[in-house]
Amino acid sequence: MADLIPHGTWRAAKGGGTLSADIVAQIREQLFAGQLRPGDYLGSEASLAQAFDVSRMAMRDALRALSATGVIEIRRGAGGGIRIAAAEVGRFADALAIQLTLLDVSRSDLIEAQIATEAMITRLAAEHATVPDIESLRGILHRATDTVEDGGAFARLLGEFHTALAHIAGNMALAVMLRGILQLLETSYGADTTPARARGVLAKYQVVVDAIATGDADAAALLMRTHLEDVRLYARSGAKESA
Amino acid sequence: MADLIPHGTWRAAKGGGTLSADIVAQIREQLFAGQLRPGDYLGSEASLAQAFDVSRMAMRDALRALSATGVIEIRRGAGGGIRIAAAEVGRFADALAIQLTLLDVSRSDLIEAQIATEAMITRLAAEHATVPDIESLRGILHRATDTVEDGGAFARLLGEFHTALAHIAGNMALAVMLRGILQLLETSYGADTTPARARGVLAKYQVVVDAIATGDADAAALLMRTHLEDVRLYARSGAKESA
DNA sequence: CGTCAATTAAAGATATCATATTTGGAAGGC
DNA sequence: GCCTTCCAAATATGATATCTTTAATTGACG
Repeated sequence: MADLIPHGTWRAAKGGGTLSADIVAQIREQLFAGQLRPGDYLGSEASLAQAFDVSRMAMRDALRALSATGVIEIRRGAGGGIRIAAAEVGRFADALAIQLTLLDVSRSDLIEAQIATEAMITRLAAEHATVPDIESLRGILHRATDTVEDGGAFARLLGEFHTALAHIAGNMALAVMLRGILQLLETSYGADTTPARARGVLAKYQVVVDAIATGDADAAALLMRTHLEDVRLYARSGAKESA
Repeated sequence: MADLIPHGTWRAAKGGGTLSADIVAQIREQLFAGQLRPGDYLGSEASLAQAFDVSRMAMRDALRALSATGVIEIRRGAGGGIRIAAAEVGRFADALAIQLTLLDVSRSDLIEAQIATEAMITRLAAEHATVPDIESLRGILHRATDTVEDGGAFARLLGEFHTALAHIAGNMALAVMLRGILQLLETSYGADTTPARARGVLAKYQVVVDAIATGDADAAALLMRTHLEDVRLYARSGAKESA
């Protein structure tokens, strides 16, 4: 029950800028200092308002901002209140999508970013993969061969392949970045994939997995990069560019 | 003055989930649909509350969430109100920092992510660099040689070098991702850099710039990657690992 | 052209009601 | 005696309304 005892002693919010901004800064500071961990209970809206010596409204403003950025989770009802959130890749993907939309980044630039992260993921996967890992990857590709006619199912299995690769690589930062990029790209992928092209993609991934199996990181990364560069050129020529 | 006319016709918020969530969804939807662009004026807090047929508090909740995620900017006073925000790399860096902190990602993983993005940036820079670009990079490195004694100034110029490189590469997605990663790493970099080590780093970057000048993208990317891998090993052995 | 006051609009406080969720106990059957 | 089901009370956020305070811009006047 230790996690039901409210953490932290908070400074009464001073209105240098806005009260809510000060509160947000204090809580984020403790998060980055490692003094707050996912699941930690902070108290109720009302009790926190009292702790920061502000009205419930100012506290709400701060809590909305923290909730929107994924720092806290709010549950209502008895036993509810405010807790430090668990990391959620979906939320990060949202943030990435918003900023890249405001920046008006092109699809081609996104694919280049995908190449960068995925080539490194492939390199790391080749360095770390165990025999069961290889079998898992081959299993996914095998199942994918049965779905080359069904664009949606094929895209789903390909996504599973990329996720499995990121998991084997064991680098959360890269996995999370790739997930965000793929989410932004997924609207364009898969729509115009012919069965013939799907088979070609699978053949390339088979070769990549072979390189991973032999532990040849340089070769695996190079194969993945050149394959995705083909995809990029195909997307650039075939599909209508947005913006 | 066209941008002073409030955009959009909004549906009265329906409380499927929460009112504010519905409002956030509506505005984000229009943003992704390209119907809202940075700088667009949406109205005042009060006028928007009326347009969505909710109380001012519900509207505030939504505006706090949108502001925290960087979708809108709020200015107070005459001529103030709510506008679609300009993209801000700092905000994205924040989002990245929060999620990676909650995930408890190690420094070593972050450097691997840096390697991935920076190797690609170097590759693209080699493909796109003009003669003035090369001169600019050499100028930064030249100025940096005078600051090897001053850890802070040296780190600042090195950051400028990375930023210039990202700019030359011309890929916003990669530039923004790198910025987020470097922001998380910057607390650890520079603290334990000796003048001798600083000179060694500069020598490596000189070689990288030479490769970029000859347009040899493969060589430039490889040099950058191997250099950063050295940095990663140095950080792993030298500094105390966090968590 | 600078200064100052009026205006605008957000920030903040307070009180009240509505609604969702959990908790816990009571009733009833096995 | 124990387990399950159901209902009611307690808890905590969601939402509304109204008011005061503070910050910033605008525009007029000197």
